Amino acid sequence: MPKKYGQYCPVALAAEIMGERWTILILLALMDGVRRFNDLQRALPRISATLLSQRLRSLEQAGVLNKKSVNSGRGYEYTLTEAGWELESVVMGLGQWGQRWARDMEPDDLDPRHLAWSIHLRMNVEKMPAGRTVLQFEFTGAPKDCRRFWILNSGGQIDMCIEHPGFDVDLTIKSDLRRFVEAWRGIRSLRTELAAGRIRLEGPAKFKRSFPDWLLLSALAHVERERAGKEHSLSQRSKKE
Amino acid sequence: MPKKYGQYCPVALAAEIMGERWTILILLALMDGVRRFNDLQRALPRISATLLSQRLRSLEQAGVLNKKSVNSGRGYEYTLTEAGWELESVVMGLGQWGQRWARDMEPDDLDPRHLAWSIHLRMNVEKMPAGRTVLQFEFTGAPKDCRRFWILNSGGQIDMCIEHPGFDVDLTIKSDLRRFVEAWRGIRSLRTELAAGRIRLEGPAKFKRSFPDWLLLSALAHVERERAGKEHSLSQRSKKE
DNA sequence: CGGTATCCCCCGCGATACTG
DNA sequence: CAGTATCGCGGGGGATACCG
Repeated sequence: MPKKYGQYCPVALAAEIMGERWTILILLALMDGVRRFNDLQRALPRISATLLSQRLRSLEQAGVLNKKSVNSGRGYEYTLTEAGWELESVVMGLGQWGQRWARDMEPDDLDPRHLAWSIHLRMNVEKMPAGRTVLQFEFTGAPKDCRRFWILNSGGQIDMCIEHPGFDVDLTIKSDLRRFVEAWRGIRSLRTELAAGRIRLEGPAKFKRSFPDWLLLSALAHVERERAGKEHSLSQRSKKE
Repeated sequence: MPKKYGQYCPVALAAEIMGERWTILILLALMDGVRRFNDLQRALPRISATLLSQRLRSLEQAGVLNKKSVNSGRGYEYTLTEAGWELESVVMGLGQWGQRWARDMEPDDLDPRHLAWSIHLRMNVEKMPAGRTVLQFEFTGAPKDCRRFWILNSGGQIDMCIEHPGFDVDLTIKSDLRRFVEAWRGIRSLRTELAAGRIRLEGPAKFKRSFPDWLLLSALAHVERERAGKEHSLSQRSKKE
């Protein structure tokens, strides 16, 4: 049972839901089309199963999502209700604000598992070669146990792996993690970083050439950042290098 | 230090701030023009001084508000920064959602102290008599220690009191608390409740007549509620009475 | 009045083990 | 695999006292 504010105010009633830890991010994932418990955990690598379960239950109670058992297969599917979808503008508004004004990223914010999930949601399949393509991402400046991940396109179906998928790699992307995330977020230009060799590609020339078209970048990449931060000083340093 | 999500995602970074208990309501109060610590406590009767202080500090750190010492007088003034004002659409969006979809109010949500604060912020001074006018609100269905409060207009300056202000009362408003709050929120019609005598006025006829114009109602009263709730069954019962 | 430091309790949450 | 119960701890936050 969520804690209450003792106010009839609609903002307070809404804040009882949205103001609970993780809830906003769960809603964002559902808005991205994620429906299964396991996928929610992959979208939010640091949430525990217990807590995710609790939050889903209270969101169901609040009338924000529906939980339906899946007839073929185990478990449930979680989908937003009409009320849930009406929170989309709020969540997106928060995202825009975050892109413009949120604090600078710290090393701990750069969990590559979440990055992998985001990327795999926003691959531009139509620009990719038919058949199977395997991308390998390799980062410096990341925790040892998740320096690499793989994105697979198998005939239009995109998957992500934390473990090596076993197939041959078609294209490898190497970068400092922070730098790549800044490009992903639109704080730096991906093409500039590629041209300068600070994000490096290894593989056939035709893949290297079209790779920038495969990656759609963060949905908020086009929103201009207002808050001047560390990334500026970094980019000035890199100019001096 | 707020808990983090381990994600670079702008929504997550923004949610670190907005997802903390009370923060949204503090921002709402600031957007209503409240600037002083004490007034914030009156707007949010159930927050403790300790916690309010903490939250104000972390909002300052986040670049959402400025804290300036007041030259004449003690204490500080808290005002939103440009970044803070850009959260207005998010907070208002939440309010709209709350008005449309939030759960029904329970008795514990009806704290009259917060109601008094809201009302005093939205009195239509220009429609009120010149000079001093004293309104007394009396509720049934409220906790003993706050069944009454007073709203004063002193030459265009509106104040609220929890204790009897000492002046003669010009108009008394009597109602069941829940019913009045539902009228305030626009879930019921104030004029209908007045006409039916379920919200009663006591005082000179000219005041009774113009009272509905003095009260601006909640800023969200015009937003139509979608979620069918207890208030409907209540209103059906009242029709049968 | 306008806040800040301290103490201490409670519950939110992670880890673990469990079930269909 | 897709979740759910149980247990134990850590810290968030309320009460209180204190300071300017």
